[in-house]
Amino acid sequence: MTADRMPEKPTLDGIDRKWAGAWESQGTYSFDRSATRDQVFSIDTPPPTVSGSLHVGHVFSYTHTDCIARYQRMNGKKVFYPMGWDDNGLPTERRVQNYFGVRCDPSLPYDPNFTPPAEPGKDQIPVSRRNFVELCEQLTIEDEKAFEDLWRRLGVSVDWKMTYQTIDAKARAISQRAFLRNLGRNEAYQTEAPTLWDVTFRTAVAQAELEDRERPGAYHRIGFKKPDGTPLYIETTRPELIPAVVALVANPEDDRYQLLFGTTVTSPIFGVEVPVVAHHLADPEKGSGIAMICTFGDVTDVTWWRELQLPTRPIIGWDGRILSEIPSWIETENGKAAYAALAGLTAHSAKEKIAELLRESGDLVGELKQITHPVKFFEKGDKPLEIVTTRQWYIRNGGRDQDLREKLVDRGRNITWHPDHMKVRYQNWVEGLNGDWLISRQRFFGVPIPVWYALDGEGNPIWDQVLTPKDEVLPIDPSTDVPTGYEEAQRGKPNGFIGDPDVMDTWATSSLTPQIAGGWSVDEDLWKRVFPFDVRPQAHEIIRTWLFSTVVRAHFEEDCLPWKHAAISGWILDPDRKKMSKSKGNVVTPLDLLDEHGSDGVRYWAASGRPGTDTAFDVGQMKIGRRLATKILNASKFTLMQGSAPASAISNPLDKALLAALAEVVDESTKAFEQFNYTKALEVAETFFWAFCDDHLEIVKDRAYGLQGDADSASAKATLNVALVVLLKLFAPFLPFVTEEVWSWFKDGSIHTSSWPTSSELRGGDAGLNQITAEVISQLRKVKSEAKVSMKAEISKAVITAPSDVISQIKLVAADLRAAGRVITEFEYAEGASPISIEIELAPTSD
RNA sequence: GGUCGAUUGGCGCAGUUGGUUAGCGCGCUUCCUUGACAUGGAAGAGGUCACAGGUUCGAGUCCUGUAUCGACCACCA
Repeated sequence: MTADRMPEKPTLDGIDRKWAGAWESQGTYSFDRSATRDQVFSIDTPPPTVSGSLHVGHVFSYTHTDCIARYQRMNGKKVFYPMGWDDNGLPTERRVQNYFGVRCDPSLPYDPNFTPPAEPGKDQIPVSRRNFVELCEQLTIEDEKAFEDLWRRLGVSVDWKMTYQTIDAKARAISQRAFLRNLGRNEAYQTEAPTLWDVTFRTAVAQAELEDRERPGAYHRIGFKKPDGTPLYIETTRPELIPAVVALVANPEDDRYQLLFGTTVTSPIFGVEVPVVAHHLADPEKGSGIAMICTFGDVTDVTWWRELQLPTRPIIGWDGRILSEIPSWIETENGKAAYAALAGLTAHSAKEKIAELLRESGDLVGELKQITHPVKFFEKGDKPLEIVTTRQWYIRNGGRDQDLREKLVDRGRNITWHPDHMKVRYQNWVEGLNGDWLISRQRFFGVPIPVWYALDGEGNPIWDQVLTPKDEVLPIDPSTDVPTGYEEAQRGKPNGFIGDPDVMDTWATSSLTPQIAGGWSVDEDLWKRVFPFDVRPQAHEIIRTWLFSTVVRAHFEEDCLPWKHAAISGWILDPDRKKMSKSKGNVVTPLDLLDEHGSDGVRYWAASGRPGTDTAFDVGQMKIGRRLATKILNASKFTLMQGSAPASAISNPLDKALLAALAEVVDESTKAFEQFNYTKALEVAETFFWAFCDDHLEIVKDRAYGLQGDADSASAKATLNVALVVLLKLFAPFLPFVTEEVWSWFKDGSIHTSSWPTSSELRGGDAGLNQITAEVISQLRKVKSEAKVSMKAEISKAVITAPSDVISQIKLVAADLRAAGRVITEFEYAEGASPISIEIELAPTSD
């Protein structure tokens, strides 16, 4: 072992870029696709949303995965570690609109010569869907470059030849193919039904995309008229929906309303007669115990409407405003006039207006009771969701089918979760589903739903006459492509066809990341080498979306789990223990961090966050990581400066003891990695390493210098060499840059493709001796520290008291201990009880 | 409302199947201008493990309850 490439003055400066470049040019992380499935470790990498900004959270969780990947690679696996970009979906649309100053109008024809203005203008330019998608692709490429640069700099060991975009042609084809196969097996279907609707984006949203937000509201106490003319009071937070009322409902057990069930009452102002009905979901404790059912105010209304078979009286349009046409069920002149006053208003304004009208008519009584209550929002939206009736596509997910639900819950049980308790989130979610997965979105930048509908003689769609494309023409866009047997001229014409205008939910495509990355249906050779994947790393807040939907798709298509393990990472919290978020302005730019602390330093911090545990953003940890990297550099330099000796020269008991202790560390680290516990793996290596530097390096210095003879010197050198190689390998998954730097001083090839250490070659010594040695040296130091003298002060006499077996062990390493402690006489021994105690006389100083 | 997790020295965290004086890092105190490293090294102070019960020869480590924090799910007239 020679280290002639070792620099005079080792430094961390510049090693990040140096090695990132070298790994790329040498293809260090290339996937070997000749490997068979059992030789492969495959990772279903989360494709980050590229329209978002780079975030320390990304650095955090991707480092975790990378540590696992690097361990597996060194442990002999061919690591399949692709990278994808999630550029499909609403966030990209919004960015493109603002960036280029355009908006998508699907009714426009494609303009191949369109170029966006240099500066976005005041008014957005309408463009065709295809033009819009092209702009999305153009912009996301820039974003993806920035992400890739960050990952390379961070040392994420993906194979950059294998990247995909969730909007690229391959992903679109796979997404459409999977959908069509779901359709063919009746796992996908369309239906017209009340749907949660975002009025800003004018699209349906799925249950998985909902979130509750606390909003102020007010109970309005409003009188309906009983047949005898006396009022029946209900309380509602949505008086603007009174024109949409179809019934009043109370609990069948509620004594107050027994006599009213089966009778009718009349709505105030609008004079519409509605029945009073009973249903167990009505809560006697809420409001006045009797509620109005409207079509539709909330999801409970939908349940009542469905189960009680009530009529449909929608008054809210897709834009969230009160429909302008006066509904047929409002027959009185007063009612029509009142409705006209509301028509066209937003729900918010209509609420104020109708409150005025009701106050004037005397039907609104008492003070408004202000409350805050949770309201459903689209997670990306900023207005409350409405419920409107629309035709949508669904994929079955157990929300309406107990049998399927149980099968999917069972799938979740068979995933090995890290940490284990995350499986409960999956179960909670699947067991709480109340409908199938709504996958159609009334948006543009996404994978089009690949179907057309035949039109009847009057040009109306025949919904159950779905026209599907042949597999080999995928991907298609039904707004520009033509179904077999038709011509473009027949689009929209009687007896012609019409394309489905919608796109699929972004999760309908990202639920197929194993298929997209693994080459399902396009590269079957690759597919059989990587699927099912070994691990899905991801964040816990998307268990209900990404993780669950991926399980659903694999269940249908492959009848198995998409992966064996789910490694769930936590969140980054700012120092106040609040979740870090962009809106709070506390986000730190990852590249700045890497510049300041080095990639290894930042990775060290990330690796200290345990799987599934939220972790504070802490530059202190990064500094410690950088200090560790510096220490590795210096300790390695020192070790290599001692020169080399063959491993056969290892004969000294202390040397063998050190390696025996190291063997235990190797075993612990390996075991931890096998359990995805990278934090523990780092911790055991780090603890040993500092002890190695502080004790062993100090203790064997004299011996390595040859002061105790050639044989002992060679033993010391050989031991240091072996230990160094093992330690560098143990750190390599965490600190890939500094370990590679040191490796390059004395080894050929990359440490990252070298083999993971095994403990068997290190065994043979007595690890306990290492411990005893450390205790004795610590005692010698303590005396000097308490005497406030230098560590090189000489000791003229030392009497060691310990049990006899310990004494005999100490005798084995006495020469090293005396040299390290500068004890100028032989030790004296006295038999005694544990622990070891030492009495010392310091040699007089000659000052 | 249901569920899951957390509660250990000033701060951030470990504590594996219950077993001698509860560990680590940061910070703090004192000391060492040692020839790999001052982006260093040595020694030291500081917790009885949220609270109340229980099981046990023995509990931070198992059980029950309470409190606080967080998350997920649900409710949302």
